[in-house]
Amino acid sequence: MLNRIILMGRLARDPELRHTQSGTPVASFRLAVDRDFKDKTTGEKATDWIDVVAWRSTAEFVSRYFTKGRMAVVEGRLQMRDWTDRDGNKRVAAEVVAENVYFGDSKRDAEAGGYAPPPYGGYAAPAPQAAPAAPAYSVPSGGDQFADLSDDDGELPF
Amino acid sequence: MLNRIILMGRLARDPELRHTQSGTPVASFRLAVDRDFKDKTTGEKATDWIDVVAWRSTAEFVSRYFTKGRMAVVEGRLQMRDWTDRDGNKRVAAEVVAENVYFGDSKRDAEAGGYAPPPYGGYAAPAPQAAPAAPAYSVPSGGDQFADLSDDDGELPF
Amino acid sequence: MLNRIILMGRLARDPELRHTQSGTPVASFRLAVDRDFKDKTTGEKATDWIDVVAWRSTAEFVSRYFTKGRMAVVEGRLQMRDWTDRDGNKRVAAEVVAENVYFGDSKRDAEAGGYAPPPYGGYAAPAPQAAPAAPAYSVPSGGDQFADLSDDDGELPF
Amino acid sequence: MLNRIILMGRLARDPELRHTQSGTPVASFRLAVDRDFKDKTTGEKATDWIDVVAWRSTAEFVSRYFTKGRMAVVEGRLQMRDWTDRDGNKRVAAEVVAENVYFGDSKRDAEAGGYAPPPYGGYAAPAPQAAPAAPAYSVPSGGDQFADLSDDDGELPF
DNA sequence: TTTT
DNA sequence: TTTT
Repeated sequence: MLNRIILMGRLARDPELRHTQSGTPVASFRLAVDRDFKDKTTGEKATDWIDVVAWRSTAEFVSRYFTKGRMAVVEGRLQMRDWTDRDGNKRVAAEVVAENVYFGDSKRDAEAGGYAPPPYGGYAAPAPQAAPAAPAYSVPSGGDQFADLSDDDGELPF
Repeated sequence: MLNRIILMGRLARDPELRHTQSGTPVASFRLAVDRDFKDKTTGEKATDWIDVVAWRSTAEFVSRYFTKGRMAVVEGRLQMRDWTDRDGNKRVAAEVVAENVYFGDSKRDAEAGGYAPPPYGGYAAPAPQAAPAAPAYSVPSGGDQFADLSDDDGELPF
Repeated sequence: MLNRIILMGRLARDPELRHTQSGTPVASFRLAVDRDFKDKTTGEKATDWIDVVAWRSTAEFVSRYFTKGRMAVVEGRLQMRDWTDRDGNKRVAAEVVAENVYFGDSKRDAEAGGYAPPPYGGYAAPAPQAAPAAPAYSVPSGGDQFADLSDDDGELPF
Repeated sequence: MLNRIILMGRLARDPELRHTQSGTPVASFRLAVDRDFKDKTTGEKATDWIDVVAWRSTAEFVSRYFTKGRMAVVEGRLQMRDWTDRDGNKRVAAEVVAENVYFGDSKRDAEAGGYAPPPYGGYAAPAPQAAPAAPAYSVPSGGDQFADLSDDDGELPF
């Protein structure tokens, strides 16, 4: 059934790139999506923090060219992922599975250690990739949600 | 920032219609949205259960013409709503705020006690409204998430 | 660059199924998409007549299960196609290239010679396919816009 | 009926701002939307040139802050507008009626005569507005498509 | 040229 | 007719 979502927002942290057991790349990041209207109570524009996951070449593209604070345009599907918290309770997390990701702003020229992003949609430049020392953000589960996945024999959820 | 989602799915239960303190109609329902692809592990099409909330005339339209099992096309925004569970833990729930809702199937003629839905988008017929005896589905919070809202003096979140 | 369109509308005529020189299926149809608001001048809801083209399995699905009058939900891209009219003038036509098509209504049980469409998204039933004797609708060009295409050696536009 | 389109593209020229007889602002511009995939024949990425029209505050926002070459994200509806060419032939033009427009890139700091655009979605700065001496681009009709419109007594098409 |  |  039709399930299409398109978001613009800034990355809350650098994307986190992982791989399934069989080597499929998976990138996760959180977008800060400001609402266009002001909350009537607070008078401020609220922000929705929305988790995004990308697979394969999209995962590599995102982890290579997007960093914390950059504006992204994400097109994908909204999925609900079941997980179990540390107390053993069943929980569900909303997650956008990105099919396409685009730059929503321009590279900052003055950026320290900056590198040139490729043309829109391009993958050409083997740009130096930031290597986050720690997980990019807290995932719902305490552990690695992808650690037990393999994708070469039909176990990948996507 | 851009935040647009369009879903098709069937209502898991009849919509639940409530009102804020100042009388603004609010309808809540859950959509069962089947994925178009089969899960590689189970070989079955998974379903995402997605909560939707509608306000004002859209709330009235939905509660008047949609019932459990009907297919709906929903256009709106994805928002994350903070709430506190019974253990006092902060939680967040994903929710589509519907701006437009359309029929995604046709009225069943043989439907017991059936009534004619209006033409697409119409509101004309004062159709008999199903009165759910119990909450349409369990909301994240144990209580009524709208009970403490008023909307005439700037307290409505939308 | 991002280019996403989602439409609901009724087929103005049966879809027209053709094939490229190398056998790739192409289906064309026109959707009648009513505007949700009334024209301030006429007091009536205007209709936009929007051309849609689908390729490969989507083309086969559409030509097999959709007929004149049925409601469809179409997801795709908006493209502009250049063509030359009978006077030799360069023209451009807007066309939605459908990536996914869904039923937007239910099969009519009382339909003469009716057959059961498959479940949403399904392709199971080898339903009898209407064989339009004549072109389903006038294409912008006087001739067959697909007649000179081959797709097995890199000449297909999609 | 559902009719939603979201595009990213660069303005082919500065927007053209006009007003209806009763003073409603109308902005027109054309977007260059590159396709994400290469044409199999030419090996190049084709570009779709898509006309956009915006009304009221969106028209003012666009004409104030967008100029030729800037990347825009446009959300709206696809409409077909009837017009008559100089030979008296009935024609139809596709046009996106923008409901929301967002920046898709960042202001260039080194831009000659540059000014600071407002924060995303903002309208704060009374930025100097480029005054195009000539029509921004040729509209389908030879004349002014909005010249004969008034909007205060029900004659506006939107 | 669709439909209710 | 846009842009990198």
